[in-house]
Amino acid sequence: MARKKTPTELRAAQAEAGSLRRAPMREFSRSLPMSLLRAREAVMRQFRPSLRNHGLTEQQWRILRALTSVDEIEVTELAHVAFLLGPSLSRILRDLEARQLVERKVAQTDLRRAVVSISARGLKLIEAVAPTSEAIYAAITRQYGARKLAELQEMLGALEISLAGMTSAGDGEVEADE
Amino acid sequence: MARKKTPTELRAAQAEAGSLRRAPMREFSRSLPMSLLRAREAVMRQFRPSLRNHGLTEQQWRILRALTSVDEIEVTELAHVAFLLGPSLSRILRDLEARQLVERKVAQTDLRRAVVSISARGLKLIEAVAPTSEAIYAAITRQYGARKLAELQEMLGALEISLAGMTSAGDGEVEADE
DNA sequence: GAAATTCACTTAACATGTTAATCATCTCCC
DNA sequence: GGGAGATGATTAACATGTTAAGTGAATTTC
Repeated sequence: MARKKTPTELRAAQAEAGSLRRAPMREFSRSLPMSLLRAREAVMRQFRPSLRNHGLTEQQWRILRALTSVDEIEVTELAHVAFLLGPSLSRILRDLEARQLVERKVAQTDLRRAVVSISARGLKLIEAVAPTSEAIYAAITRQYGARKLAELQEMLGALEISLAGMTSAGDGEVEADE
Repeated sequence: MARKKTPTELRAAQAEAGSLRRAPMREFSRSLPMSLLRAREAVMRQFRPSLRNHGLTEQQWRILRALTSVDEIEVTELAHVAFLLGPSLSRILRDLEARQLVERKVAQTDLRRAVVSISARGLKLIEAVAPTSEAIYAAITRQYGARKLAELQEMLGALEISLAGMTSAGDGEVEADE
């Protein structure tokens, strides 16, 4: 399982490259975004094979999964719950509808809105996947520790809330004229 | 700044949908994958505008950023460090090379391998973006708490390690014959 | 009450994620 | 030393992320 080679020698050369004279920034691989990315990938790696065996992608599963907890739901609201952007959701719904896993109709009160619901066929698929999914989740919980997992989730939620207000006054502020 | 509308009414309708008779599974939005996804998005939302102002995507930034800490590096190793899959890296490197932000040459010891390094121009770009990036990171740290942030990172790392060994005996096991 | 604006959703266009296939080397083994 | 298999990298093909533009319907505004 060779652990590659240590990039230590290389650092030396760079130290005197000259052009870089600043503080060395955070060790890249330990940045928060990378930590979150790797952690999530480690988790999803567990689920993907099972989903794949049922012909579902992660996002398709998210949508069907979200649909099982409501009778019907508007597209925008579904995007919010499944945490997908509108365009992604549009495409996936088109596909899921073609596969008859979901049903869609226009809201009679507002012709702009579309209302989506899971079909009987979709429910059957969910029921086929759920046991394995739950088993994997249970295994993860067992492996990592239920208490620790709960704590982690709480900290993640706190992080979300913490950042919700930051307006990110990013750099050049390209708002320009007008 | 309208904060959308509360999805409370919708819950009621769902409560008596009837068609779902199983255990209600984990409340979807509180699953670990969703928590990680939302948290990461909350973080990246802070950085994206600044990167965008410099004409960089998140992944392009990851690559350049990884290249600043080494003199040169092989493509596979870079994929590992920047946490990108080979095909993604191939495409991005093609683009970065065209923009003269990175340089590439074949390893003389093994003609299959390519060695990549950041160019002077790439370094200049990094130096232009880094201050804002660091400021944002500092703001996040201040907002969330340095102690708490460190703890979160440690828990994320532990999760990775925890899951590293799980072979995910997924469902149907489509390995078939041979 | 008609034009202007907002709103829900979709399309478009481009970048990346993901898996499979391809291509050129390289290694090993006989 | 030559062929089978392994390896590093790219290409292909399809799905999603992301921003911008488009379309039709509702709301606002005067």
